[in-house]
Amino acid sequence: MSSFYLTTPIYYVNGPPHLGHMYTTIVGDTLVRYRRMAGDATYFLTGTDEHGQNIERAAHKEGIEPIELADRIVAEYVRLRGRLGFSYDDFIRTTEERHRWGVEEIIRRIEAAGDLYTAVHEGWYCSPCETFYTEKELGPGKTCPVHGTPVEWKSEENVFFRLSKYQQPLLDLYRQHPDFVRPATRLNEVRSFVESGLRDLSVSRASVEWGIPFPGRPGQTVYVWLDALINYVSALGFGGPSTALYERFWERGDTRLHLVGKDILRHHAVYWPAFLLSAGLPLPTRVWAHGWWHRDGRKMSKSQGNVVRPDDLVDRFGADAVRYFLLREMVFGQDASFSDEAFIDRYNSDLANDLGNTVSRVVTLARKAFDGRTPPERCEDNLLIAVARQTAADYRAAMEELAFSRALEALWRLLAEANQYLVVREPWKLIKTEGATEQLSRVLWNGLEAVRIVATGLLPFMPRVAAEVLAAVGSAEPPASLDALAWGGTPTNAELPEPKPLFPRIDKEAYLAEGKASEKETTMETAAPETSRISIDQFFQAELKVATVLAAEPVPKSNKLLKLSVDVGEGTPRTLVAGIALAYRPEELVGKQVVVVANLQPAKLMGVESNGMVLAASLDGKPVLLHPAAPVPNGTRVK
RNA sequence: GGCGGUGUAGCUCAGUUGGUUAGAGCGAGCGGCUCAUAACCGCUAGGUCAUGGGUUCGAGUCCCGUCACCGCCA
Repeated sequence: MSSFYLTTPIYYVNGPPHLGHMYTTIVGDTLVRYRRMAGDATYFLTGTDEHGQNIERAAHKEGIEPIELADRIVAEYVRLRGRLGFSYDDFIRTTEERHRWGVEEIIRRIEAAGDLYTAVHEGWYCSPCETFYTEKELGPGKTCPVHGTPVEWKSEENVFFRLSKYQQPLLDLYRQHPDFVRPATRLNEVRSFVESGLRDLSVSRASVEWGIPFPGRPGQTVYVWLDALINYVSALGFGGPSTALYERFWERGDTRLHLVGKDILRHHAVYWPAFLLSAGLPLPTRVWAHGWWHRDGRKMSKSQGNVVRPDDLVDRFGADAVRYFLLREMVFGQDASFSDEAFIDRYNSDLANDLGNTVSRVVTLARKAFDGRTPPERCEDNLLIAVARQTAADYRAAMEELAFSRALEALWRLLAEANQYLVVREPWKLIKTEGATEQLSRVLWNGLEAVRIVATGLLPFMPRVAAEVLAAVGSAEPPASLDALAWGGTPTNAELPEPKPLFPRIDKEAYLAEGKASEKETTMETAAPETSRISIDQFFQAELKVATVLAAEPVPKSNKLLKLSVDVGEGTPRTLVAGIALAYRPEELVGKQVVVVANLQPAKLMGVESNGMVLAASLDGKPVLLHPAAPVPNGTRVK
């Protein structure tokens, strides 16, 4: 029996869980459920990263202790476990004693290897990042390249790790194990980073209290990455009194796989192996980086207010539908885009039409023909068997490569084949013309059997729904092994309960309209807390330009809107619609200069396409336009 | 700037070591069926495989240039 140790990153408790966190854990959960069915001894770990200055500050700002803040976020993660059906074996928090033991032991070993030294660390420091920057990395006006906030010059003694010493060993590692980092293209990045030369790494902070005291270096706290990465072994008991799990899954384990987002690949593929080499521990066998979810083709971020709120989706469609969508839609390793439309299309066509309807039709037919039971005759010789066998093989091959979307595609091919088979055999006609014959029994048993195999393959993806499907086609107990993918598992003469709709179709138009209606409040709600401070880059995302109004006319059937033609210095005038009719008459606007948002997505208002927005203040509900204090050329950028 | 990657049907993507008429799913059109969640089945859709050149008997698939987009460079 092989051992299979799988980890997600530990999530930083600076905010509640979002789609990205959820995705990684869903992937891990699906993979580990599959490995269990494949017969591996598995151990699946997730957890939270709780130390650091950010947490300390955020907590104090609220007037609470850091641990209280962490507790609150952890509760959110724990809540998700039940909601999404996660089956992890352990949840580690870096504030636990057992984690500290692991950290202390690793550091003791790295120290013994002679890989730590103290030196003055100075540079431009961004507190939110807890990171030093070089002069050239800074944004305009000595600001943090990430946050856009001012950085401070800081000089302190830190402990350094001799990362430079491991440049060659790491390159050897990548050469000897080209699969160490997946997908392959990410290995190229990692390798070229290491080839470009490794500097020693600062692994402590002098001014941060919320963390693990650095062993043997009074006044120093272990820096967040060294602290965090060690969770992968501390959770198994490394450095503590009971090391059985550590020995089984790490020291002597067959597979040690870290699932990470591509943003933290370097820490896992460079720093972590270097720490382990220094401490003399085995390395992970593989680091697998996945891509990011975008929203409607754009990067998802809190400041843009376009974050997907998984809770809404789960409430409405169930955890398993969300799990299915995420695993089916993203080619694992690449980026993908979430949109309501894509979600509904997948839901309706894959889950409602293909899966749900096939279950429904085949069960209804069988119940009708055989008095509420599965057919009495099984069938070992038909066209579906070869397809089912191929499906199982394709499915397993895809799962071995973590190609989840391909695995699902394979299952759906069998579903299509089953529908095709039913159309050819026309069992509904047989029922009428010949009754419950042996031939009819075989046909319907085949239909049930094909669905059973699909549902078996779906168990890792949609644990609850797949079990329901199995029950619906007469297989009461979900199988624990992949052996159940083989042809022949459907029982004869078993009770067949009346089918209930597993995935009711969604009215796409209605749903999308509903979403638009609530969009505004959602945006306000989520964006408000974030808008208190934005970076200069965020500000410059809006292109504000001076424009002259060339013509203006009321929009028919609207008492608020005016249709304007403006010159934004682009050669041809633009049409835009402004909600200023209550305060301005068309004729008084012509010739006036105004400020417009030039890069706004076009929007249709009362049937008129608007390509921009005029800036105005609002006084007692009446708009007051902004004009330049002196004439400027059209198209001049406002900043 | 350096290194790497991507660019294939309206959309999302497959296309192995170069080889018969370039594929899938979704969407669209047409036809069929009526057991089923307005589901299902069949047929059709004519994409200069970003672009210019080259190698070859033959290139989406190899080489060079160009354009666009993306990733990594503590």
